Amino acid sequence: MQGPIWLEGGLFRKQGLRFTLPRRVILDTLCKTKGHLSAEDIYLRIHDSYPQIGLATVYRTLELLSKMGLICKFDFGDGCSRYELARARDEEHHHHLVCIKCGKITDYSDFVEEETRLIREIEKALSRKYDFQINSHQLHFYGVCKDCQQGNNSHRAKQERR
Amino acid sequence: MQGPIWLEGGLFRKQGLRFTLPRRVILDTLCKTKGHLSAEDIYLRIHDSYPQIGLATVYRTLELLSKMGLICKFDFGDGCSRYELARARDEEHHHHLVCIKCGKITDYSDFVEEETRLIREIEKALSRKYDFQINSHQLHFYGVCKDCQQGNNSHRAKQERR
DNA sequence: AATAATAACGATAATCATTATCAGTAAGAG
DNA sequence: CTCTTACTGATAATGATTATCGTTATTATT
Ligand SMILES: [Mn+2]
Ligand SMILES: [Mn+2]
Ligand SMILES: [Zn+2]
Ligand SMILES: [Zn+2]
Repeated sequence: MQGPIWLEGGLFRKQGLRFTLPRRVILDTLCKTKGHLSAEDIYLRIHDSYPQIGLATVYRTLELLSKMGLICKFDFGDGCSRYELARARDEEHHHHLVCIKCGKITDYSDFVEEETRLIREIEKALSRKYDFQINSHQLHFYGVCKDCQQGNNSHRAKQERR
Repeated sequence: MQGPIWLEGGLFRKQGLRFTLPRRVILDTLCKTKGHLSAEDIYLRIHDSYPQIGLATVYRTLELLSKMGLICKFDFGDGCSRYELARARDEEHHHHLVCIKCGKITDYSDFVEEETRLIREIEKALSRKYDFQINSHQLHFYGVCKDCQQGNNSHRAKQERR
């Protein structure tokens, strides 16, 4: 657990950007959670220790970090974008199971070795055939989670607030 | 090119639903295009031949058709949901290339045989391990399309209106 | 150090896709 | 024909995201 790449802010300064407190705090927040947080989730979490932060800043910062490749943006179909820390290429890469009843998101890394091999091939071939320079991919499975298969968990939910 | 499953509306009546003109027309519209249309796209296309249709009806109908499994809903990150006709299981199944510069969506079906085999395996294993009953999946590759790699096509666009 | 240039912030208003409401209409059952 | 209920279209409301703007903080320049 050594300091992540951005810790000294070099990545920012390199582009004439500043590594400000809001940016640091938002990165830290995403660093500390395994969940998939919305802008408002993040805003609320930060609010305790940094009440003066503005929601607009959270949105702006998430957009920036996303474009810098430090975080990933997802849409799981619950009406807002959700974010997680980007892992280094192929280190801890994972995909998602999305419950269409309760909205729960499950990360999985199983089979990623095999997936990765296939996806690499596909990427290479698609790049060639469609002249498309591929940066990233997302694989989502949609279905019904364990709890929702039984009667439980009927609340279509503001889940994902761990 | 024989009539699709819903043509007689049996699928609807079976559930106490009615196969009304708006529903028919919206299905036809999606049937006629290979693109990925937004609610408003559909609304505008229909407007010529059926000016009295309401935008709310379009949204309502898309939601319904989506839940019935007749159409698929996607979010490619351009601020609105997009829809396409659902194909029968494994017939013409395809995945997507998304250009992060201009928003162009490219369907591809290459490698789907191999993908399908792997995805089947993964589905089976995930179902077992996470007790997740999988219904569908989406695989999106994000990158830069041919046109955007060169200087062209600088307009980050209301693309996809073919 | 003082000044100038500019990046970033927070508050707030504006935008815009999607949903909810509601009164009216049309289809089907008996 | 009459009742019941599904469905529609117009319109208002919602809610996530974005734009605006005046202020503050950081860096570069004199
Ligand atoms: Mn994840
Ligand atoms: Mn498609
Ligand atoms: Zn669930
Ligand atoms: Zn492009």
